[in-house]
Amino acid sequence: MLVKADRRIPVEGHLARLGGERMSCSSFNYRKGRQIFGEGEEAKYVYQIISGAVRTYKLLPDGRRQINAFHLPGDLFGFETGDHHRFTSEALVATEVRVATRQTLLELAVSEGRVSSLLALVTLNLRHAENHMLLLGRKNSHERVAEFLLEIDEREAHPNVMTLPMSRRDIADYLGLTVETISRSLSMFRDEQLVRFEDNTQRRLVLLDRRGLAALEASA
Amino acid sequence: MLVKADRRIPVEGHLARLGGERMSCSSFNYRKGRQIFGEGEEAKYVYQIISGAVRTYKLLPDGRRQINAFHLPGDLFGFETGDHHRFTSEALVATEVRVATRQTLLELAVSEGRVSSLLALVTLNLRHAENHMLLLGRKNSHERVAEFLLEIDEREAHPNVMTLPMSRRDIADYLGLTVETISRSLSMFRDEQLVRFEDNTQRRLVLLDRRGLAALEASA
DNA sequence: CGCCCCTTTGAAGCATATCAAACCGCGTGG
DNA sequence: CCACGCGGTTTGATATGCTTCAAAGGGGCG
Repeated sequence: MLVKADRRIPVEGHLARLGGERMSCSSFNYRKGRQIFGEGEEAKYVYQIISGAVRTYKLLPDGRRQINAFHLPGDLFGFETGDHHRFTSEALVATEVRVATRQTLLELAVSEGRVSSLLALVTLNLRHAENHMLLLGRKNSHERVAEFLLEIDEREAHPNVMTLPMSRRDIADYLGLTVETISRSLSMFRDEQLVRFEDNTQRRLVLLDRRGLAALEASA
Repeated sequence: MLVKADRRIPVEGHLARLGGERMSCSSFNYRKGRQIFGEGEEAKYVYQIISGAVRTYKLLPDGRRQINAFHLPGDLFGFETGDHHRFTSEALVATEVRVATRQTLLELAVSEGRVSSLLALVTLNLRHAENHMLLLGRKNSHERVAEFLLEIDEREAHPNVMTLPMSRRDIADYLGLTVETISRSLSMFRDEQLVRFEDNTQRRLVLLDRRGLAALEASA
């Protein structure tokens, strides 16, 4: 699953709830492809997506990339318990974020006994990571792609037409596969009438058979 | 990296430190192979290893297994923020654990303002999971095995002779590979003089060239 | 001491990666 | 508004790393 914020809570309230109402937040805009923070940088700020989408990833020295998570509106990201970011973060599309300082968030959380909110946040991330390890370690390509589609579908609250903010390369680096393999899986799903691409787009698609996809997914 | 407890803190003090000195702990013994708790079961207890070793894993319906972590003496495991275990846990060898109820731990942590200790614990697990996703998604078999050996080496504080409490199958299910591939990697390392097997054992070995292994590892 | 299971090694197969090229949607600029 | 060009995507052909299948070896536990 994607790391997801509780959808019943309005976007505006989430950071405020964590930090207490006194936390000052400013908003900021990033263009498509722009870096929000880098791996190893000091973790000064915490972010919440107002609109747009974000990827966070790790790189190996030779350029291999593992995308850890995609973040969508409402999601909090960039929070570190330690002092440094352990991922790089970039905007997938034009993205507006709300920003608060990590220090303020931490101090307020501690002083107001709201550390359990942080615990809940980290736990949510951990759960996602645990599921993703199973996917990366033991699932085949069709299972991975099916799971990915259902994950996005759930994140977007089962829309009629699903819009993917990320490229095939991003999906590949999230699922531990290559662009070509992603494309082949999606083509197979299309041929099997599991999905349909909207008009002639490559990033807007309809899940025709969620049950069929779930059967392919091989979940636990 | 393995999820690891701070080695400077004696085994006896760790759970007590988290829960406060008033937390009652009893100890329990598990024979090799015995299940400690199962995925989906209610998470009543929290465990700390006194001696021995433990694996935690998820299973797919068809039996594919992903081992999430190995736990060694001093490690805390089985703590859940939610009500249910998300893994199955089994003793790798004869293992003695200290047990405390999760409820007590949670209540004490909250009432005494020690939630941040739980946060630190979950964060440690998250960090390990993040690194492991990179390994599972983007590293080849030699890199995975080299990283695994160095991880155990560090956990055991760089001993002259490293003792593996887990089988090749366990290693394979931890690294997302097969038994045969693990064996071939280890044989290659032996032929390349990177490691040496102690006497004629398969689970006691010496790291002859940690630098060489680190070079193979392709870390970030 | 002996059996069983773990491990190693070899041979063959397969899923996914790699290499290659055509297609096409989209943004740009004329 | 349309032509153009580019990057992203698809599709095909080939390569390869890891798995699967198979069998022998060997260590440790009962």
